[in-house]
Amino acid sequence: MFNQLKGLLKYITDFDEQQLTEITKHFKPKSVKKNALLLSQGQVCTEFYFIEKGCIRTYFIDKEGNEKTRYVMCNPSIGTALTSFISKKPSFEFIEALEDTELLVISHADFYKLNNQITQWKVFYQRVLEMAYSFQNKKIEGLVTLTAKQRYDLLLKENPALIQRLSNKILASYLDVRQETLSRLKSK
Amino acid sequence: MFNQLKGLLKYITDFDEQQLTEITKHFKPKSVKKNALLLSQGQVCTEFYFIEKGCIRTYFIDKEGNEKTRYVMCNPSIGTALTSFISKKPSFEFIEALEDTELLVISHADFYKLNNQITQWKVFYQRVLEMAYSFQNKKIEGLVTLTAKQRYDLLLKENPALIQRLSNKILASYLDVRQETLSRLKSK
DNA sequence: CGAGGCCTTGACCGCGGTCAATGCCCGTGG
DNA sequence: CCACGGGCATTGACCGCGGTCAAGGCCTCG
Repeated sequence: MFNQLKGLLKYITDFDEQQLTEITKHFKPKSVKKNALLLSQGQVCTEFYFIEKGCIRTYFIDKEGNEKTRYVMCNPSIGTALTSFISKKPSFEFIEALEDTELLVISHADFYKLNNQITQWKVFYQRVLEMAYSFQNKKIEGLVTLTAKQRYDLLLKENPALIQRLSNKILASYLDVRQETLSRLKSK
Repeated sequence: MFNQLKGLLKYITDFDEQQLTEITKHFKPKSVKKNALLLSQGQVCTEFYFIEKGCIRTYFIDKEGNEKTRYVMCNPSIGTALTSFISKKPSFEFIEALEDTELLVISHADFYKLNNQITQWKVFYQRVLEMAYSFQNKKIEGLVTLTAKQRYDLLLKENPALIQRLSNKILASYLDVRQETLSRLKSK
């Protein structure tokens, strides 16, 4: 059951087998149906996810009522609504399943328990934060230097599978364009 | 000499006095004149800075030759070109002094030596990453939900001192607008 | 079947970028 | 000390990307 998770953890930080067993003990399975919310705006995010199968996203809704997708996680992957998870404050973001999804969940409490118990877990968490930071950084670079078309083309080059997998509505909000604009971009 | 730095470290993570002494041993003073570069594009960033006095920024230059300022650090503050510092890869960003500036510098090697020696330093580094992540996240939110005028007004509300301290050229690139546009925004 | 959501296409518009001219400030050297 | 030059700031005219609004078609699911 935990083989996929163990593989990913090992890939990120070199845990030994004993540590992996200790760590994965804290992960519980969870299933969600397509369109279900794992977290609503205003709730504190107390879970960190590993996606075994399926696909989830984090997004928020701006003042005009438009959805803005920050991040999409497809299997196998890890993540959560990081800002709320870190700060323990109510989340600005929603977490939503984009498909029927199988998760492994570790609670905030257990996550930080591991942070005290296992030195390597601290290093793991550092890596997670570093990756999250780098991703956000790249996103900003794209937003400030590229046109809508260029952002689409870049994603098409770097992650074509994602374009296939997501609906235009979600994809548009991920690229930060209107659905209508994305439709026009695709038809070129 | 290290009092300011110790105060900031303590504010971020609760080190005891002995740890602070051990930590600050690794920081060396450095002075740079206005407009001097601490890091060029293509170099690997091997220093992490505490700003005692003055002001520095990180920025990059896009394909059209426009400067894009990612982050501005005014005394007292800490930071570096984080992406390169983390990955040890050549930096996409420059680091530049915006004023005559007094720094305390810790090398990449010493930074990670502390990461192994002092457990609390790992926590400190986590905090630094968390703050950097949150900052980038807020920046993205601003870019995708606010107009140029709204971003300016927000900064005016949250950090008016920065607007006073920076030239319009730097401020414009920080807000991601042209200098001409910022000039028009200010005159309203 | 029908209803509601998603996708596409068209017409229009406004924010902010681009280009250009002018003025201002300040550091440098004669 | 003043003259000059270069960078920064301001203002105007223009334009294009991408948002907005609206209509019509399609697919899915009850």
